[in-house]
Amino acid sequence: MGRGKIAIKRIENQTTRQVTFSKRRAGLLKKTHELSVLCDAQIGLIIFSSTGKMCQYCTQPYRMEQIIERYQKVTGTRIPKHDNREHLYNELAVLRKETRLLQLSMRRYTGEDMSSMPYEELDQLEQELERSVNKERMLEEENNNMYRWIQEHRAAIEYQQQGGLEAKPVEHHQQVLDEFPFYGEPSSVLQLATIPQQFSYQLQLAQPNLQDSNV
Amino acid sequence: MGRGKIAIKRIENQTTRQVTFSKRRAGLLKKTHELSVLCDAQIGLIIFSSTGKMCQYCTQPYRMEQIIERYQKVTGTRIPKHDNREHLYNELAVLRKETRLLQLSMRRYTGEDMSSMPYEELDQLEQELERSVNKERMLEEENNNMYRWIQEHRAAIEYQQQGGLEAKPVEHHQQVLDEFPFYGEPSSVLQLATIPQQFSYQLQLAQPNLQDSNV
DNA sequence: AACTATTTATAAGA
DNA sequence: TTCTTATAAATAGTT
Repeated sequence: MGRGKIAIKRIENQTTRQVTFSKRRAGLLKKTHELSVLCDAQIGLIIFSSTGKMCQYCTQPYRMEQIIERYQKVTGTRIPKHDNREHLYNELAVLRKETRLLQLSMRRYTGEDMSSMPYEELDQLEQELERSVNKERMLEEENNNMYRWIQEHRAAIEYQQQGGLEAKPVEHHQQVLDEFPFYGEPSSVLQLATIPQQFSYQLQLAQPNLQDSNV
Repeated sequence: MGRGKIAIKRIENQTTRQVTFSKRRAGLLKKTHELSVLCDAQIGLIIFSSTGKMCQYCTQPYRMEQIIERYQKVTGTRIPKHDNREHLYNELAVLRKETRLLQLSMRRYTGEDMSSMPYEELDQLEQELERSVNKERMLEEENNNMYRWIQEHRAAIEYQQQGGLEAKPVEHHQQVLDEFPFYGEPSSVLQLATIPQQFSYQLQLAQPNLQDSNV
């Protein structure tokens, strides 16, 4: 629309590109707002120009964070950074393919077989990363278990504070301990991690001690 | 634009609203894509219709998560959930105080010293947790370093694909490698972790091999 | 920043 | 939904 028709591909002339960006960005924001209002839609729009400047639109009275959160709920994608390793893992897959292609094309030029190193390196990197991902997951699980345990432990304590101090504190503790998933398990995920043996060891020894002190 | 002009306010007739939504959504996605391509902008668009259906646009080859991450970096809004362990750590501090108080009040009732167990147990738990927090941080840092490394590595590969295959690929790789923080460092954070030695070892060995394959 | 010739988007109707 | 078309809107190239 305009004096002439243009193809949809990157505008090479920088001045033209920036002018067009300004005009079309304004148009896009307007259209976004109109769709949002006319059709009662919840919209979030984030634009980074090629020079790095950001602008955004967000349906009122929501905030961008709310829309992002909703997006993440729908798509099942967690908060991004949090799952950095998965992200990295995908990046690796892409890189791997690219490397493979590069190797093939280089072979055409040089006649040599370039496939030995980078590919295997990535292969191993990928494997290690996969283990890392798994360990991370397990650590998180362990974490959640601890969290639950603490919540329950805390509940028991608060119960005591409110109610019978002399009543039956032992049973309460025992109850908590019985529900603690690591009680009696000899090997913990955390044995895999840095802090060798200690952590899971602590968790195991913690139980008898707890009981003793309450008997 | 159309047979008549309409005011920008919610369309009351539901059928009309849905038809308009479909049409304008298509238009908006097209405009978004055009802006993205023409002006080399990185754009993320998320639309929830009033009926709850979602659609999105995201500049290729990025993924929405990347754009969200960039958005969060720029605006400084990061959803906190991210570090569960810090939270847990605070929980422990609170629990610790409560336990301390409980012990003191129990002593008043029973005359016994209850301070031995739960307090020490928590103390140790807390220590282990602290180490875990630190390890997590280090893992994340390592992760970020790897991420950077991959990004740069990738850039070097893409450069080769576009430009001189026979030109000077070695220098480019070398440049990337020199910037990789772990080059030449004998001990890596990951040596602490599960996957012993291997990972950081890979990263070190990767450099000479990579060069060889390009000579 | 304006201007305007054209292209595009779309409201209403089929 | 999909198509058609008259009309409103957006915008490319120009000043």
